[in-house]
Amino acid sequence: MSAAPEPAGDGTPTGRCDLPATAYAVLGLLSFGRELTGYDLRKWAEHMRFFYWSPAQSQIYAELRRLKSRGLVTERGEPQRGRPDKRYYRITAAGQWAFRHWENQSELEPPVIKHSPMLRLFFGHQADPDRLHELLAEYLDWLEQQRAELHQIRADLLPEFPYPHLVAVWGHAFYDAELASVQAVLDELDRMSADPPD
Amino acid sequence: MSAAPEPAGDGTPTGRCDLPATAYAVLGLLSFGRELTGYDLRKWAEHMRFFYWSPAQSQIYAELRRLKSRGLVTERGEPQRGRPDKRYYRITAAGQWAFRHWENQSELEPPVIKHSPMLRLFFGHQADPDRLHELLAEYLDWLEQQRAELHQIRADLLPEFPYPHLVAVWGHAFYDAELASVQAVLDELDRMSADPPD
DNA sequence: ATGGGCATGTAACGAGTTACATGATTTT
DNA sequence: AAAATCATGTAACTCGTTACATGCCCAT
Repeated sequence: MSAAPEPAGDGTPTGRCDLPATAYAVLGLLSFGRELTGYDLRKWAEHMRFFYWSPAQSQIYAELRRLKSRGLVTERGEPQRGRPDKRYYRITAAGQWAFRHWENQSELEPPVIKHSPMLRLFFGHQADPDRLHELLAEYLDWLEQQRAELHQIRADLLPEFPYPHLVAVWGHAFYDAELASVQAVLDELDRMSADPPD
Repeated sequence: MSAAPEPAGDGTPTGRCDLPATAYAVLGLLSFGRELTGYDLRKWAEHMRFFYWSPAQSQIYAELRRLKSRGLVTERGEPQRGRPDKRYYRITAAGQWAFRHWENQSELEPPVIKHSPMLRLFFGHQADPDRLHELLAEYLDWLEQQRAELHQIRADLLPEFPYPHLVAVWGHAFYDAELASVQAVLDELDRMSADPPD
């Protein structure tokens, strides 16, 4: 059974449980208890792109509207100084419940990776060796830059947010390992083009 | 203007260069020179899910139809023994050109990761500690299983396909590193629940 | 004869992106 | 006064999935 957890028979929000991961990411960010705007959430999501892709701006606003329509968040339109545009969102009790349900009851979803550099290497037989080398060297630079950024974020996170900090440590290890792997591939590529004359 | 780069006025294939990565993955598989069916491609794609997500079956057939419409592959409908269904695809010269162009001329695209276990850990403050532990332990099992499968694939690949073999080695290192990281997180989680009484 | 693997296809939908549009506020 | 940043939104579109439907071939 898929065990549809539909408790309501009355007019309560009910909040169906099958939302995309993006919705839960937004809800989870709100589950720290703070009132946030779509703009704030976008910046947070930016910090999460190290381990989870950062959705488009329009997507975040769309998710907020959906969460609101399901009663999982409330919206407060702050008309400060004749400015009715800024919207603050806060998680509701139903939202907390829904999020904890996702966090604790849902099954393991393995990570999904779209590793373009690996894809390009996979088809290396069609590549110009110099270009392939250059591409991987660029990827090396990119990795180093990401690692530096993550290092900064990690330092900011420690006391207040232990779990995000743990993820940052994990991510850091991930970049270290990837850096070593790319270096090894680069070396092996050199060996291949030297030893058997292609 | 959206700058539609459509140079042709005659009947030439034209083959615009902006296809999704999935299309290039299919084209790349055909670039080894063999004539393959959609079914064959699906099985190959399955082997690539370690570093690039495996598209749905219907998507592969859709991409083949598109590649054909652009003249990048040819279709041969084999009506063997009164069976007109099986369709073989072969890459064309235009297809080879398009693929090499993508392989050599396109810019670096950094990997995109949707790491659900990390996302769950990120929001660990909402999790039941036992469940979180269990989830990561499950992930550990999954990783070990993947690594074993990849090990098998890697062994099959060596002499004939050096670049795919390189990718398999890289993937293997990836799983090793991830395994160590998860183990470290698990240990740290234990330390956290012991030291400060939550 | 039944079940499993081979082989393709369609329809409906959802997720997500790009590009565009708007306007206020703050900084230079 | 101009530029950057804050802040939201819409429309059109593509990508990709799920679920379904069909039918052949082969082994038990």
